[in-house]
Amino acid sequence: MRTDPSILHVDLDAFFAAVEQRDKPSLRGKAVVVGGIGLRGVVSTASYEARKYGVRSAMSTAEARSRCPHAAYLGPRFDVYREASQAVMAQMRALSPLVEPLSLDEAFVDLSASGLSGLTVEDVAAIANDLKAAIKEASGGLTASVGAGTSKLIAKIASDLDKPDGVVVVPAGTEAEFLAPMQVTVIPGVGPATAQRLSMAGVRTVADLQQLGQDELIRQVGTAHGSSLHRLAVAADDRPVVSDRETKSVSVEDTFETDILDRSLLTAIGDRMAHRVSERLQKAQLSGRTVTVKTRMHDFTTHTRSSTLAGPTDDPRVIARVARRLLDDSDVSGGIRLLGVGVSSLADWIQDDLFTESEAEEVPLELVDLPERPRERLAGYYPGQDVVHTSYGEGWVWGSGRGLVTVRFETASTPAGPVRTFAIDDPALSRLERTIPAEPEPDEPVVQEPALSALEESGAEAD
DNA sequence: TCTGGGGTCCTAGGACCC
DNA sequence: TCTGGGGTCCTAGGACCC
Repeated sequence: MRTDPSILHVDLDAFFAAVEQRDKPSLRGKAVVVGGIGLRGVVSTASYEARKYGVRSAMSTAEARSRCPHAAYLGPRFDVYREASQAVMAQMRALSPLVEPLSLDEAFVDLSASGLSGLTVEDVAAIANDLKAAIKEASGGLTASVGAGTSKLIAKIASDLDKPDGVVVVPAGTEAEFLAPMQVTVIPGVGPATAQRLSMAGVRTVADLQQLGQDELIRQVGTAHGSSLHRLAVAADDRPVVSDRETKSVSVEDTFETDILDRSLLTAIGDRMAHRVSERLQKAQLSGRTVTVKTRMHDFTTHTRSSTLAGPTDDPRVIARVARRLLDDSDVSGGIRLLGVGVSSLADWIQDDLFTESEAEEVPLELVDLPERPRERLAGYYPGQDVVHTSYGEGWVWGSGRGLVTVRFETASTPAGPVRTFAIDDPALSRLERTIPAEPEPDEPVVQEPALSALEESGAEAD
């Protein structure tokens, strides 16, 4: 074990919402909720102003709206978050070469890898404060909370204790007593199911867990989980900070606004998902052997079907063909609320597979991305047809007998101001593009404009 | 007004092999 | 009359994380 608190856990405060407030001054100091804004959306991040009303991550957006109707509800802008994240991670890498990102808004930093040793609590607190200042400067004002300790576990828990914009350093040697009074759920990996089982064994705090024998713990929660939990409870955590972890799987999934029963439509959507997975594999120079199709039924039960090929592939036609077969084997009666396609058993090489090459058929696809009022817009272009789904700026039209049509919007800056390119991929029309003036960027998007009513209208239109 | 999307890791059973 | 026994691969599901 280390003798100084040289592992930092850095956690950006309300990250997605904070980026939106940074970019739109009118949202500063206001309730902002970022997440899915459709009928089945959930909250990704709520600003601290929105949290006062009980809005939380993973809550359905519908519930968030009822708790906090006046908040600004925004769809996520991942490209912008990625950019901000990179600027923040660069500041950490300037401090130490050993940085382990956990997500866009979180990372561990191992100070011992930069040659520092014998750090006191005061040393580490000063380093953490300097890092916070550097992050704020580099990111245009974002704040972070930092925890520090002799292990990942302690650093991670500490970063949560003084949010937002705080620093907590746990002195070496005090770890077990630091953890003892806390609820078991502070330990990462202890979710609702484990907490429930532990509770039935009379375990609620980490102190309770420290008392429980390892054998009993393993009986309750299984071998791997039990033994790792036993170690974490007594703060015996020697997991190293690891800077580059290999990707294990790549997947795409989508929850539909209304359940889909039509098998041929699901097949078309699955084909498109296979193509998106393939694009992402190719971009990352990866390929994989196992194709998985995921379906979620109307009652939320979830099923997976997978099939493993002889060799790895990144070919969209191969992935689509296997996915089709797996989907054909899936029960779709009663309706599907979610469909997903994924590839795992990844390799960084590709087998030339003549067999699959020759057998794969070209899959016709058409898709489109949309602006703020996608459904109305699409319905205008395709009167009388069924706009089946819109999400994250993409919309699908179905029922024309020409396959799945997709529409995509892109905003470009020109000297005359922003314009949007509206591109429809429609097999019957070949490709169709229009340029339209951009709608003004709504600076006060939500407060005046009850997005809920717009959604309800568009929902009615679709049905 | 239930319940996203992208992941990771683990378990358990059956097939198959030596 | 019982019924090897370990190892690997594959599939399906579940818990959990941000």
